[in-house]
Amino acid sequence: MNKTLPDILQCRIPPENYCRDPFAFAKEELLGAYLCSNIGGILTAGKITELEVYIGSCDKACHAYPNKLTKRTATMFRKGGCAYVFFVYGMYNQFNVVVSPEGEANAILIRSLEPVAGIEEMKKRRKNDDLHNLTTGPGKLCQALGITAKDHDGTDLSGRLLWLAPNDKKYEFEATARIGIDYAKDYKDKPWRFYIKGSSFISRK
DNA sequence: CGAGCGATTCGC
DNA sequence: CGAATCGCTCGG
Repeated sequence: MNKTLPDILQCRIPPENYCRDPFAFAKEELLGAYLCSNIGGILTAGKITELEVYIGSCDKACHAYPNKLTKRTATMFRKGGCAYVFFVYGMYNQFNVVVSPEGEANAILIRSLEPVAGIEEMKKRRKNDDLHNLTTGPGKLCQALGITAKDHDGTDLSGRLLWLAPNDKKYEFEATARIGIDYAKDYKDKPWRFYIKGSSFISRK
């Protein structure tokens, strides 16, 4: 018998899987997985449709380049399986999944979700009723799920506040250059943005 | 200690 | 296309 969606959302990606190769993990396990939050006693969740990989050792677009340990980047150096959440432009938060073994600063930015649970709460938090405008952007999805750098940076993603539930299959995907990183010199055109082929829940064409 | 700026979003 | 808006980073 197949699992129902509420059952699926209570599962967790196995902690050891976060130490797999970041690209394999992103494409095979994180695309189509469910990002879930239970903040203020309300469950909200979305299927991950779009993400970007950032590599601290070599990638000039990564905050931790070149393996730079600062107050802000410290969580990226932790063992894979926790959240790296940062605050930008004075008003937006962005959620990343920390991957790789402790000491490597690699992270995967979640750029877009397809809402699957808590949609009414998302509409309230976003002050917007359009299903396609709730979670299609890294700042938007943090607002919809109630995620902030102040409260959730470093949070364990196997817990009950903020977590990841496994996907049910591998999805076909497209790869493109990442968005908003023109300053990243020879790394700005790396095709490290991945999104589910055919999904309408994408931040930008 | 303060200038400069950002993995964005929204409204004009 | 420019404003919003503030914590982080780095230079002096």
